[in-house]
Amino acid sequence: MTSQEDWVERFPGLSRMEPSVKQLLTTRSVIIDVPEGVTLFGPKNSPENMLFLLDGTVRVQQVSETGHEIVLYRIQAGQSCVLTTACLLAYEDYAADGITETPVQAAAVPRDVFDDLVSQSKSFRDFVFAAFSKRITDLFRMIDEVAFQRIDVRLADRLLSLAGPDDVVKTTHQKLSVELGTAREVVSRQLQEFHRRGWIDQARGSVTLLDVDQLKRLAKHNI
Amino acid sequence: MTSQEDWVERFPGLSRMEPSVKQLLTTRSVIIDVPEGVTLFGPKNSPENMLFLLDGTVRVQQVSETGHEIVLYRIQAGQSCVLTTACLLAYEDYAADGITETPVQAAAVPRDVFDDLVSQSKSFRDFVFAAFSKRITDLFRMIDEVAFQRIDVRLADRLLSLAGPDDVVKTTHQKLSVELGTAREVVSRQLQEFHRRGWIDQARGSVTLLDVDQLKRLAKHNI
DNA sequence: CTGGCAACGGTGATATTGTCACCAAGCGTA
DNA sequence: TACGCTTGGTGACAATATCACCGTTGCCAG
Repeated sequence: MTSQEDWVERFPGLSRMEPSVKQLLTTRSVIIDVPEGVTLFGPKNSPENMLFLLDGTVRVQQVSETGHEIVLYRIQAGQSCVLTTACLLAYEDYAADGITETPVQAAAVPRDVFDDLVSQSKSFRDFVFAAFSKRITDLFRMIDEVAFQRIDVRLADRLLSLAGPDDVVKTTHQKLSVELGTAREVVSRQLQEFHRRGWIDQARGSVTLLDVDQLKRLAKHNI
Repeated sequence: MTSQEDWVERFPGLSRMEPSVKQLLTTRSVIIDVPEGVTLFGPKNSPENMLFLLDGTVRVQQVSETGHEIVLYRIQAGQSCVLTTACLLAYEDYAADGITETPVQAAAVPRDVFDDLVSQSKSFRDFVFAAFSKRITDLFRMIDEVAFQRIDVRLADRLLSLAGPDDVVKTTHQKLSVELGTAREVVSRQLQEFHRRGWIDQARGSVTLLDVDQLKRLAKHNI
């Protein structure tokens, strides 16, 4: 796995930073391994560190007062939980949960080191603001989709992005409904329709994409 | 109106900053006045400056590929367009328009000054990250509302927040539908229902709130 | 002043999506 | 085997979106 010494070099956004930045990140960070299904941060437990994801994915989702759930976005390897840190620094409570979706390896950088880096390095500042910007742009797109996109289009899109290289999605209808912020019955009926058209096969806990092209054609709006 | 010299003192988040920060903000900023209905920023024209709103409000809204529109949030006096600057610095295109809703007075701070301030002052960093955090938290709440909240609840909530001190909302059904990201017909029918219950009065281009308490009771989820 | 036009709001029919209640099949475990 | 939990299926109904169309209002150019 990644050694303590070189993770910064292999982190896309950081590898071209000044040596002083890299050194600070390397010497003051701790590599942590977290198993799948752990809540890294949420309204109840704020993390003390900023995380740079080296491996695995973290799913960020929200639970509404009404009990409804919706997936907001995912943090992939090579990205950082900037929001986490920002929402730490700020007065607001973090309204969403971050849950490891796979075993996760991450570099944990303490708050004060993060603050030093923002202060000292323009390129680190740019990195942080770019990450913020991307998140916010994604949230804008998400609002647009939730408000205006048809559910079949959104489901096709999500199936494509969740599918592994074998075109299989290992998930339940319930979990798919949380992906889209809709009801399980709606997902079930849409999947039946996709099946009727010969686009997918279904089994308990998995969906197999048979006609990726047709699914892409339906979902063409985004991707 | 606000003079060039003292706007920083009267800006809630900045008045307790170090003297050096205040001085930089004061000497390197320009006070601008913008009439109502001007697009301050959008996908086509990125602003060159970070704005601190001294007076008036800016409405930030999005136009979907499908032609649908939705209001994302408002920037009020005492707040800053941090997003604007962040999205300037970043590679991503800004996906939303910022339109002055009233005549607006703002202090424009150039990008390099903003960067200097972030670099030099911890309290300014905290201010910036707090602003980011608040926006993102608001966007989370908005996603929750769009996805899960009933339209009558959202309409009641919006009427209350748009109403002037005389409990009158000067707007059209069309504009209200953009506030919520729904259709004009839906707004018309909900307003009819509110009228039937004696909660509001209607006239062409205006809604008068008659029973604020009942509206609040319906909208109680948020506010 | 007035005819035309655009903005505003109302209405019914229909499609889509969400909600509720309930059921049956699969699967693990006592 | 019996039990219980998870998963998925179904019908009825409610809420919301869409579409097509209409009448009214206010503006303004002729």
